[in-house]
This record gives sequence, structure tokens and C-alpha cells, in this order.
Amino acid sequence: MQLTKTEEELMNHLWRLDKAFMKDLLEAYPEPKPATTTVATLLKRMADKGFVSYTRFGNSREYFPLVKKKEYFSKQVNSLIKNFFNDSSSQFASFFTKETNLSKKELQELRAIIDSELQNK
Amino acid sequence: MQLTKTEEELMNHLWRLDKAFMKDLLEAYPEPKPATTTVATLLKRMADKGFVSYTRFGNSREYFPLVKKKEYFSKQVNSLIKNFFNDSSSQFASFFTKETNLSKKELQELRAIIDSELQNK
DNA sequence: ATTTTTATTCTACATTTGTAGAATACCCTC
DNA sequence: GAGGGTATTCTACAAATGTAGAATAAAAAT
Repeated sequence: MQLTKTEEELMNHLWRLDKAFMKDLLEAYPEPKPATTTVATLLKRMADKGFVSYTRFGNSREYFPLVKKKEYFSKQVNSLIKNFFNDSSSQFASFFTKETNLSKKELQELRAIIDSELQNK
Repeated sequence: MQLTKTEEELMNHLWRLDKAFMKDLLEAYPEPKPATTTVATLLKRMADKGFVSYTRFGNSREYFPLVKKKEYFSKQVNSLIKNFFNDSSSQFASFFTKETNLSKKELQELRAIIDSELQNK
């Protein structure tokens, strides 16, 4: 199952905080903050979808992510690639390199990463 | 505004075909094909969102995309980057290179692209 | 202990999305 | 020009999403 945009936003807070109580999550939002009940509903739905869980502490809960940001993100990218580039990551890579505004420095860094990846092949 | 997954699928057909009548779009779907009315509804919604338009031909219409695949896709990637990498494309690039399964050949191609990009800087 | 604050659950409701039938209008063919 | 195929519009409806009030329960503060 998929997270919606709104759920993703909350998930991002949770990833950043690593684990968090309701109040921490509310704090994480910029003004205007959503109602507590709104966040509670989102958390419940996200728990149903298997993205978060929690530890009980008295009556309240410490929420934590069940899915790593990396994993989640990786699926996102892969689905983008599948959807728009007939599953060709190189086509995507080429597109990405040309179309996003990487600075000279960033491009050089990226080349370094690629070189080190090539070492392992 | 955003396209939903289902709308994206249709949009993909349209991009591939460049322009198309209802019947072409229906053909483009794999079995089980959606009902004509379903596609019609989607097209209308997509037109409302400003993603497609059409030329009248008698009582039927030749639909065409108003947004280029490249543009659309570019926005998707940028929003992914913004959402998950605090707007840092280099962080994303690094992630991408490490986490997607690029073959040796693809990595080499990618390096070539980067080199040629670096020429222009 | 009484009040205040805070989190949770239950309920609710408007909007969006996925899907398609019914009715209608048009074009093509015999 | 009557009948069959096809596209469009209208209508509908279930499910998902965004949002939050009311009621409740428990913890913290005074």
C-alpha cells in the first residue's frame, strides 16, 4: 500500500525524529499546525498500512517508523523509473543528470561515487 | 494540481501515442481494459487539471497532452528530492547511484554523461 | 483532590478517486 | 433511412483522503 502526500509529510517528521510522542509530532509541523485528532487519524491509518507502530507509555504512545526512509524512497524512485522510463534506470540517470541543476562540484562528487561503485563491479 | 496513478497510466499512453482518439487509448490498455466511460471520465478530469486537450473531429475528439513528459517527470523528481532530501539534488544523486541497481555498463554510461556535462561548466 | 492539559477513540463529513451504467448523439453501412 | 457501432455526457456510488469536533481517559499541575 501507498502513503498519501499528507501521510508522507508526517512520516518525514517521524523519520527525522526517529521516534516521537504525539506532542513531538505536532511540534514538528509548521504553522498552521493540524489538529491533534487529525494527526491521530493519520497515525492510525499509517499503522493500518504497516508504516508505523508504537510503544505504549501509560496512556500515550511513542510512535516509530516500521519502514526505513531509504527503503521507502527506493521504492518511490523505482516506481518512477518503471512508470516513466520503461524500467530503464540508465535512461533515468541520463535524464536526471541533464535535467537537474547539479553544480560542477556536485557533478564531480557524483563522478567520484560512480567510480567507487565501479570498483565493486 | 497532481495526476493520480490511474491518470498517469493514461497520460503515459497519450505521451507514447502523441495524440489519440478514444479507441486508440482503449487499445493501448492491456486486458482487462477499462470501460469507455471510465476513460472518458479520466480524460475529462485530466482536461480540467490542464494536462490534456483535444481537437474536435465530428462528434469525437483527438486528445493530446498539454504537458511534456519531460516537464511532468522533472516536477516529480524535484518534488521527491524536496520531500526526502531537504532539496539537495546531490544527496539524491548519491543515494540513487548507490541504491539503484545500475549495471557496470550503465554506470560507465552515466559517467560519460557526467563528463560531458562537466565540459559545459 | 480538583483543575487543567493532553492523547486516544469514535464519529462525521466534504472532497477526490476509481469505476461504470443509462441516455443520447453521431457516423457508417446495407 | 433503419440499425449497429462508437464517443460523449450525465449520473451514481463505493472507497480513500483530509480534516476535525465530542466524549473520554489519564497524567500533570496546583
